[in-house]
Amino acid sequence: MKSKYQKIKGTFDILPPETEVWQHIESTIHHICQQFSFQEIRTPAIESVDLFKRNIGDGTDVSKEMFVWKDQSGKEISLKPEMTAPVVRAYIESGFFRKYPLCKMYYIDSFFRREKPQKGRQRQFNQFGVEAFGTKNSEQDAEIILIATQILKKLNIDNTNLSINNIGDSDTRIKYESKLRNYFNDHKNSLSELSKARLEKNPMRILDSKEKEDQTIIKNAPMIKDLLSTEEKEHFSSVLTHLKGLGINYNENPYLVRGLDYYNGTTFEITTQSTGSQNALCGGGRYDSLVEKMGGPETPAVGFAAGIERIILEAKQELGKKNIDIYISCNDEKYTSKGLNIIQNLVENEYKIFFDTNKKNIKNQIKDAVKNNAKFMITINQEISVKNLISKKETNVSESEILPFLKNQ
RNA sequence: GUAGCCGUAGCUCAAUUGGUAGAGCCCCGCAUUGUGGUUGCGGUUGUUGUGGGUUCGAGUCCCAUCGGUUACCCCA
Repeated sequence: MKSKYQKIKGTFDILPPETEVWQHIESTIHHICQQFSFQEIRTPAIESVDLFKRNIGDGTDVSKEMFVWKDQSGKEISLKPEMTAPVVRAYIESGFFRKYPLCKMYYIDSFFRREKPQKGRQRQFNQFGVEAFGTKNSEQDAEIILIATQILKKLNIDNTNLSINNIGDSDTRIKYESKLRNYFNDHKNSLSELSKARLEKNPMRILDSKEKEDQTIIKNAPMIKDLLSTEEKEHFSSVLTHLKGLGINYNENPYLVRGLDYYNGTTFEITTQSTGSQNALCGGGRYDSLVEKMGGPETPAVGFAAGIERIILEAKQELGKKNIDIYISCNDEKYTSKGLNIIQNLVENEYKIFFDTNKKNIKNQIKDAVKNNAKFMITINQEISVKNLISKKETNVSESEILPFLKNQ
């Protein structure tokens, strides 16, 4: 049948039985985050445009891709394109910096970016993430990464690669970018066409160019770590020591940068080999100056965000069958109210039932029950019969005997 | 945003150089079965994504549009 309406580009329905996969992933996230005593935070779907433009960076792609509109009073509103800025806003607005000097929170939510859709890149997409405020100690960086790896492990996702880097503070990055631009300018003639185009706009992108001719030039490019302060270097090496101690394999990538302006210090990314170009499962790092910039007290912070759609592409798990306990047949309308009472009673006693309100004939109901792995079938007429679908034994019982009978099986 | 590929029944896909739109699965029913996961028979579903155009004739060719997908870009 042709539907009169179509879903909006870049959005998708999550239909049964696939919803079970989502439920499984979400409950794993809740469970692990709570094991680490991170508490869930939920924020509104909409925020004022300024919150994002000013803090994730006016020139970043994310801020250009926001869904923005003016409401009836002329205020500029945006659907949230990411969660860190809203979490920081809520953290400051609610005075959590006083209530929780060390504040650890996590979230699972939908976000919106008006990008060109692709597999693993939708316009409404789902992420979970964690944020820890109040310490700049390296063990906090390590704990954040540990949570990410634990969740992936629990979801049976392997073949992942953790890349890590330290990008210094914003001054360091500005210095680095100009140093890099100078370097590549000196070698401009040997660069690929693609990279020449990147030179002005985003010289750091050249660093992970796939073009063969760029490789040797990249090899000798200046590294950001040569510009780091002693303190930053120490912090970085201590994070790496923690990871080694935890047995978490990583790949030190001196060229890993992040797309949002607020990051500094440690940055990391978990990628997978199997998904094409949308291979970043998880990305994060420190943002030690964001809280202050947004009007709160000086508060260091670190966190990550992970894409649930991309994780689902990796976590191929089998979908369970319905596994109902009891299939209910009540085809004679004279006994409908009796049937409904029995159902109510069964559900209150924690049985999972399926009531065939469509009243198929009994033979097909049995087939249907077996197909859905039901253990019992209860047929309600004047008599009530309970059929054990495994032993195939059928027994007539009175209404009050149903529960004791089932318990005896 | 730029470029390429794709769009046929609920699902997976067929349809020879443009010539009457099909199959399997699923679903529903009937029958069969050592009488509940078998097997057989029958049935429903499509203005071939949409709108134009070329042609005697378009699923097939052209244009536009919508959607998907791949690469670039970027990111989770």
